[in-house]
Amino acid sequence: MYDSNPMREAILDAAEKRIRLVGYNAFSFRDLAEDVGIRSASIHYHFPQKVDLGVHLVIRYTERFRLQLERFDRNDLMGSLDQFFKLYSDALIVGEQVCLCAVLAAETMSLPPTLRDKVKDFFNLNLNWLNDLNAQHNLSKTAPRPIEVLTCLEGAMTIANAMGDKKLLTNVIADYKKRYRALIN
Amino acid sequence: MYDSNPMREAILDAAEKRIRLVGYNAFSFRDLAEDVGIRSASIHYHFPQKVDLGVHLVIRYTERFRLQLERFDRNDLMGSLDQFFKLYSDALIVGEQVCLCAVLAAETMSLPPTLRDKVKDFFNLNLNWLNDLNAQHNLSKTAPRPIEVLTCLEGAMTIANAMGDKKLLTNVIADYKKRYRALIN
DNA sequence: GTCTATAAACTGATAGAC
DNA sequence: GTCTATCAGTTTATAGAC
Repeated sequence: MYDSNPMREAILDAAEKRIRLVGYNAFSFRDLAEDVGIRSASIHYHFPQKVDLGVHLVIRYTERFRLQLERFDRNDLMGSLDQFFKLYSDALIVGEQVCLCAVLAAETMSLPPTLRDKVKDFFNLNLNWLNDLNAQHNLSKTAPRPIEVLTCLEGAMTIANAMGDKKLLTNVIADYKKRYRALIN
Repeated sequence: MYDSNPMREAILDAAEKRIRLVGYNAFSFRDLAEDVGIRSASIHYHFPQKVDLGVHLVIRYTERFRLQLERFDRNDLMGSLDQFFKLYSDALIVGEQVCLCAVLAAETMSLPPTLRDKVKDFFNLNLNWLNDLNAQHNLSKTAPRPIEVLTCLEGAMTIANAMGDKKLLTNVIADYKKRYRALIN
């Protein structure tokens, strides 16, 4: 990772947990200070402003996601889709957290524009990956649209979390797998 | 409407706009006071606590939505689906706002539990309506799952708004109409 | 790098006059 | 119902010691 300062990473970890739990506008530097065991003023040494923290966090989140995607074998359609869906289901079911960018997207107009742009980058990464996968397997005209897959996954995470029923996400993912599988049989 | 006090309604209107724009945690009683032309202390006369305002707002939102749904002719599958989808597309494309409950769902864990429950009610209203529609037309096993339709609409609104591209929602809706239409031909 | 101390602004909320 | 005045607590952020 290009960012190896341990305290800086710990602050980002704490901020990620907080934002994914309550959103960007409902956590404070004092919250993070308690989480990592230093004073709130010291957080400003690592991230002068709250927006700096937010921007670096979304960049780290997106790059980690990109790294996962690059590991998938795109020649294996169902295999890489399984792994893609698993990123989403694990986030909610194992990690017990909604996607960072799903939360931030809902707060878009309250975010500094530089942060807003980084959230867009995450969605574009997802859309491009799904689009390339469809194209590679000649499914661009028959497979579910990338935008539909993405919005359904993000929406299902958010609503499953709000309803307190994680199976809602599992069910949605199962149906998408069926639809894709039907295309290759 | 069972709530006919004009100032109370004006406050709810202002709060709805604000929340749908920036979320529950990014607007203040002073913001609303400016919007409606009274002082922030006077808002507390109508809604003693912020949570009271939030709860009444989501109840009003849900009941208005229910009223719309009841007007649809459920015997006409494609007609009532068109109208259902139009509620969502108009909200974003005409009203230029994301669904109130999509925003609140993303902030769930930062909301008072009573407010959280009202958000669930809105989603259940949607799920029940879609479920009944499928059942009435004997499409329960073939039509898109209600949870998939709901999460995709809410997710598409949120992401279309965050991406600054409202066509993303339009495209998703067009595909669902196609999938439903394919079932009855 | 982390600390104490503090600033300036904002938050939800209350008391009491009119 | 709306006002003024105000509270106690919180927020992001800075200055300067260690």
